[in-house]
Amino acid sequence: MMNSPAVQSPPAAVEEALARLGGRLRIARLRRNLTTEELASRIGLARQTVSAVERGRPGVSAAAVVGALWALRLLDHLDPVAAPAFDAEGSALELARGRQRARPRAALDDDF
Amino acid sequence: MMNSPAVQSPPAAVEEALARLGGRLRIARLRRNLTTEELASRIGLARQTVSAVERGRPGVSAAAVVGALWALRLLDHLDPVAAPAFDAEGSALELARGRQRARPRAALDDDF
DNA sequence: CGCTAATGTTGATTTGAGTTATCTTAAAGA
DNA sequence: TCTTTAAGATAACTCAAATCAACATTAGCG
Repeated sequence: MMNSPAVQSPPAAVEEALARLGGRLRIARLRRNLTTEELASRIGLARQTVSAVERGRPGVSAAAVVGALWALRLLDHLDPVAAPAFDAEGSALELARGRQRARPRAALDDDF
Repeated sequence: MMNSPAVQSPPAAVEEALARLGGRLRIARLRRNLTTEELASRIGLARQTVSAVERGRPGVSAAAVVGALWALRLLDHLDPVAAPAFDAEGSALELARGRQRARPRAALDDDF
């Protein structure tokens, strides 16, 4: 369980992003005229857990959030998230190209 | 803790979406030449938890996943997810407009 | 307004997410 | 090749996520 400060009290930006996402999920559910219980049973969760997702509680499982997207047929909205094509910063620092592990022994020359 | 079948073994589509997202996060991290430990410390999590996120384990907390996006400066990628403007299906069934609760006593007429 | 259903809230319980620590594996670079 | 070190794997432990059940609240609608 999230025995971790970063889960209990994440950076404000993370908390806000989760709250906004939850709000949008709520709107999507209401547009479909579904109750929290109906959505929950589609996902296989309890009513309260869907409510927690919509309120943006940081500790809810990723499966609960993604499951909600799936049940609302919005799963494809996740595809562009962290996609390399949209990662301008990553493209810019295309230094570590093709690496499967981050900079083995880099602390020698250019550090500090 | 995710004492729930939907978290332990979610629909295949959800599992796959999480695995793909994790893989993209891994790529984004490597492009920035960060180790799992460095990314973890930025978020305030343990190395193993970041690894779990990248492997798409369904039970990881939403805060861990969103925290990773935040630490990679990819948090804005989350904004379009479940956004009403991109919710074609929701727009189509714009029945429950402005509602704050789903169809109180709707099971009368149009159901089944 | 008043009924009803949807949602919020609380408490007890269970179980697994996250932690630290250690060991092993394997990739990157000289 | 050989060294270095990122990352995978495991174990023991802590604590909260998720559950169910019951109750309180509040929004929809007649």
